[in-house]
Amino acid sequence: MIDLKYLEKNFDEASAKLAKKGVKSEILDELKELFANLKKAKAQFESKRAEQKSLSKEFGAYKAQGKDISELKEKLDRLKEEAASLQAKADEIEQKLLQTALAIPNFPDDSVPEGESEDDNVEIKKVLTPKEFSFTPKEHWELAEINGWIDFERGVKLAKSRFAILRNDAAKIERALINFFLDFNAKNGFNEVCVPVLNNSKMLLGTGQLPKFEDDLFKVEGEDLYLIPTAEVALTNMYNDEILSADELPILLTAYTPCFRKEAGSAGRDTRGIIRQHQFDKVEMVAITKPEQSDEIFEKMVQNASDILTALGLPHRLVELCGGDLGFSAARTIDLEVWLPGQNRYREISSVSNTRNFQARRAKIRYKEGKKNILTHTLNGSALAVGRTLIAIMENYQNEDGSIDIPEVLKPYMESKI
RNA sequence: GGACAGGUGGGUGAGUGGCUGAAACCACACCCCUGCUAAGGGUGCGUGUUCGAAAGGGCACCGAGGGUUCGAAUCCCUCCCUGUCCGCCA
Repeated sequence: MIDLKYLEKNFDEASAKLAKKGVKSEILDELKELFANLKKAKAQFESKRAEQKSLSKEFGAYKAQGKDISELKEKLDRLKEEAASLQAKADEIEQKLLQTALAIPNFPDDSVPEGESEDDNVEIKKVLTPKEFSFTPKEHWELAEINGWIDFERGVKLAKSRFAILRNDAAKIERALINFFLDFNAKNGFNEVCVPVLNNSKMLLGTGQLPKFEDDLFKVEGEDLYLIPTAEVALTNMYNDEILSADELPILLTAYTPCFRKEAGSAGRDTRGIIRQHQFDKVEMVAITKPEQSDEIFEKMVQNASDILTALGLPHRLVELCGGDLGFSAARTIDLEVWLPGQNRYREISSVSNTRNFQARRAKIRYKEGKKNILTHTLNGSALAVGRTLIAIMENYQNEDGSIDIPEVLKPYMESKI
């Protein structure tokens, strides 16, 4: 959630920032007014309640002394009613405020480039040069067919469309990649954890998936549980409603989980192959930091993800997302896009974001600095999306006959094959 | 899923209707005393929000949500969670 006090005091500045993300200023006007109204309504209720409480104390004293209380009771009954109606009014405003405020995205950093869509994203740099093929490289689904690596039909049979089964070496590579990523992240200081993939609504609210993006989530019927769309939800919310001590920060975590997304609104996009599935594997990094640490950790996370791709020999580029393409919770995001020779283009394989204190404010993640409690910063990034890495390996390591080589660094993870 | 017992501040734990936002102890922080490896004394020490320059007030919160009452951590209802036993199960 954005800082409402900041919005109140620096309205024009705040509204200019959010304009970058395409937020209309009318909604902010409304929010600001609700905030002011809430303060007023709360003050009214609180003074009425204070009156009620102090009289109530007298009531006890009167009774103890055997004095007549009928007049006092009448007065108190009236006060009680008045306070209740003032409270109801304040609650109503608060409800509306929360509903509005929780749907406002995070402020983008000032350094974020202007732009409306991914076409306006800014390439930062390229790493490794795509290799020249002496033949026309195939797309991953063609290679999957030749090698018997992906069983689309039976995946659909088991679940529905956009579910698939990996077979043979593809299944082994998937598993090898997960282990390779986790080890790589651990070497760089990220603590491996294993988390529930069902999380409750409070957690989804904490990281910003709820209430606005409920349609993108799979919900368990009859339970307050959702399949997580990313391990970011579980990792970040491990510290939901906690006050950490300054010396335990930064906290660096990594986890492998399957991720589940309805992909609502993505009908017709990437329907071939396994680029866009309802279930996919991902190894995630999350950092909980002091505000002054988050820029440095951000760079570290980007570097880490890039280094993994380099180690796999996969050409990629770093792209700074423009305001319009930035996610809901992110103040800043760098995407890593891997080169897919079959598609002859770069495709997103990792996304590293700094949410500043946006998620921390929702999830109440603070740390103690002296006597004060300060909101932490939270960051997240993929290292990496496993299925897409498999695709990248297939397309980059393909031979003319459709066979696929195994990257050197993965071989130790595939001993059973060698 | 069933039965019973519980859920109080960082921890242990007291508190069955007003004097309790909460004793005591531990932990922690600062200070004093003393001097030698251990101890004594003092002070402070939940969260959020609001008013205030500050000092200091107000309000809310004792698992969550309702209810009873002039007044609830304390009584009632529902739910959630934990423990133990039973059932089921990788």
